[in-house]
Amino acid sequence: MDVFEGLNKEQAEAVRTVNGPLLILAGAGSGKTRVLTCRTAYLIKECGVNPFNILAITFTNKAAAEMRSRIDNMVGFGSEGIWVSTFHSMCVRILRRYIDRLGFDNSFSIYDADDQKTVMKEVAKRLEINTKELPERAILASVSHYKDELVSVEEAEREALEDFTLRDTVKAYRLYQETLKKNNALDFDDLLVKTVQLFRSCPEVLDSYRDRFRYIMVDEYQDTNTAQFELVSLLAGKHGNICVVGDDDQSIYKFRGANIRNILDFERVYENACVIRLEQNYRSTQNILDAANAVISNNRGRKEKSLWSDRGRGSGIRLRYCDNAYDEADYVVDSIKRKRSLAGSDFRDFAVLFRTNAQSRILEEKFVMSGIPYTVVGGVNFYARREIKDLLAYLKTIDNARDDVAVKRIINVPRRGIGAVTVNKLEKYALDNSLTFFEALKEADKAGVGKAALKLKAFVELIMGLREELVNGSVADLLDRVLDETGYIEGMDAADDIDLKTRSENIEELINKAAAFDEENEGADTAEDLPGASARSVLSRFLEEVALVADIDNTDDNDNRVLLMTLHSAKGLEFPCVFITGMEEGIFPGFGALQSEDEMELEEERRLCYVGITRAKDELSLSCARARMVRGETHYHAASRFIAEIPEKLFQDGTGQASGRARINRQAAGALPSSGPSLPYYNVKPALMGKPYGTADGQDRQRVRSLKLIPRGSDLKKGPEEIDYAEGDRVSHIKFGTGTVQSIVKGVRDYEVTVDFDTAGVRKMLAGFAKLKKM
DNA sequence: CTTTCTATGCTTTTT
DNA sequence: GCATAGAAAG
Repeated sequence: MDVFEGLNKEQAEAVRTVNGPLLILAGAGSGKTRVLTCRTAYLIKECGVNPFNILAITFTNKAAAEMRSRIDNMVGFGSEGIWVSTFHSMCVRILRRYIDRLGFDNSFSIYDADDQKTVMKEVAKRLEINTKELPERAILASVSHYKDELVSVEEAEREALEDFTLRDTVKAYRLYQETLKKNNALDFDDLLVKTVQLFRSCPEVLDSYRDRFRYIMVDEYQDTNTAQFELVSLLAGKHGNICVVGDDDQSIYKFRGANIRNILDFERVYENACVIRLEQNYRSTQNILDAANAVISNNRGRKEKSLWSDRGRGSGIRLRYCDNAYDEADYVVDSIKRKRSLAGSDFRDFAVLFRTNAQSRILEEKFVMSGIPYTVVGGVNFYARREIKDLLAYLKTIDNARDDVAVKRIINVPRRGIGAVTVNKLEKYALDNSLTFFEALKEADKAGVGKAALKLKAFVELIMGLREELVNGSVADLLDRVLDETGYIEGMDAADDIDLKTRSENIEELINKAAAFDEENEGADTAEDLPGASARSVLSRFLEEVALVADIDNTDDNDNRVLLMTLHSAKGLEFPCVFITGMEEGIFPGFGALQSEDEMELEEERRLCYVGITRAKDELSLSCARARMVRGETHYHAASRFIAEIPEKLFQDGTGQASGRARINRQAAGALPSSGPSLPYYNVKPALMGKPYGTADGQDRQRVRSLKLIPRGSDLKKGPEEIDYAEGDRVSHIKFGTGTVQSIVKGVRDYEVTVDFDTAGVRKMLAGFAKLKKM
């Protein structure tokens, strides 16, 4: 197969340019993944490069998986030698092998935002920092920025000599790092920092990776931070074959430390760099592209480019002005319904985008009412849910009891009568004797905790007993044992039945994921590609995999559902029909960006808008609401300036109505008779609109409040679980297979069912949780 | 030690 | 408006 087949001139050139630094400025939808895939194939097939020598770095696991499968299809045999991974998982892989050289144990655990906060809280307490003046999250933000910029504790301390206000922050930075080290843990930022540190301090390690990764490709380069830039530079430092792909107009992660200069200055840093622009868009209609171009052209300091398409004009952009967020949600739901019945679209053809996660709730409620299947991407990551984190903390403790955060999390979950007083005593004992928290537990009788010693002993024995279970090697089995022996399900203090059910479903989902992992890893060799690697337990690898998944990674393209997500999450995706909601000053662009002195913030919002618009293939719909609840208060916003930046002629006016912009004004004035002078809705400063006129639809709010928690991503089954089997019936279980029901006992919250499985033996489980099927 | 009540603050955006 | 954290009561 010809690797150049179907490529345009610029794409082909990008594929052919394999030596030296290359910057591909790839506009949205310009086929960059295709170029990267073909380029990889070209390297292997035409240039005789060993797949082993190629590294491709992407932003999300989902993007990595997609690139992997496309490369596999194109290259076939041998493609598995290519490293395709995210920055973070690449770093983990390297650190698992070599981090002992920095004084960490290779079995380090990875802390998420939640764990970070726990640690920082402790740090603040020990340093007696007033968290009213300096909240933990502010310290954590500073720490994260230091790390993004590769500023070490020592350097930060030097800086703090000049700036008195930084003193507490820097003191906390130091103690935070020391605590992490003691816990043998790294946070997300550390993964990058420590890898850079490793490369800088161990030239022979760096050298081995330089020789391995002779050809490097980095996707979404505009979103790299300084640490990532340094990492890539180090790796490419010898062979210099570095190809970066990105679009400065799609740089939307500045808040997270992304340094747009990395892409803007690429040509200056790599003097002999070749630059190729991909401007032909294969995704959207010209109308959509014109809108995107018009909006983004208001930004300064960008690399000039202009997308074009040969797909034709397409239909006009739709614009809807709504009274409030409920009307807006109705509009979205109705549009989807109508479009589906008229054009026979699938649910998966639609995406609804918004600026902040908080906006998803109302949309979700309307989707539930209408029965349209949907998935909310983002929000609370699956692995960040309380019950999941609890169980993972058990697994971590079983795997590596050095992680104090995990141990403390579960020591009294479910309730064992071990309270704060006891924990404090143990903490002090551990600190005084330089022990880990778990080691202190083992010596509880010496720590002067009185009667609690017995309970602690039982807890230690529980963990030790579960650790025995490890040898059997199945994570799913281990999880079952944990649930069984701790009585976790019975001990859950859920607010209500729906909550309980949601959590049970999440737990089941975790077991399913574990079972899938077990299956994939059956008999897998733990030794990796270099000799001398210590074999790591299945459990460790499971925990590692789970630590680095984003919510977007879990979305299944085969599901026929409408996707609801933030504009950020939508990056890299495309849909035939896209709704961008909440197009209001103060929402999008957000309040912070409007207030900020820094004009760059508004430009970032604009780029975000550009990203949103360019997700649409055929149809784009923008909507805004006159009144919206923000944090329990009704706010009145003007329509977003981004709407005004789109030329009127691109809006739909097929029905003989006034064109888009005029329509806004008309509706704004007409919607509320009492609204006084019919101000044009643009350029109305929020301050002028502070006084509410008319109530913002109290009825609607009441109606939805009763709906409450909706299990995300789960089918919209309703009603309580009913048991359709009786004692003596044959049933099947998703994991244990078939068996015979021995007894059914009504428990506190649910039926407790005992089943004698044909292969898995006798098991006791809760009916609502086990989901047994009658045969 | 646990439960219940009250106050606070949160909203950008995520690997 | 909601979730969380901390205080107070049991």
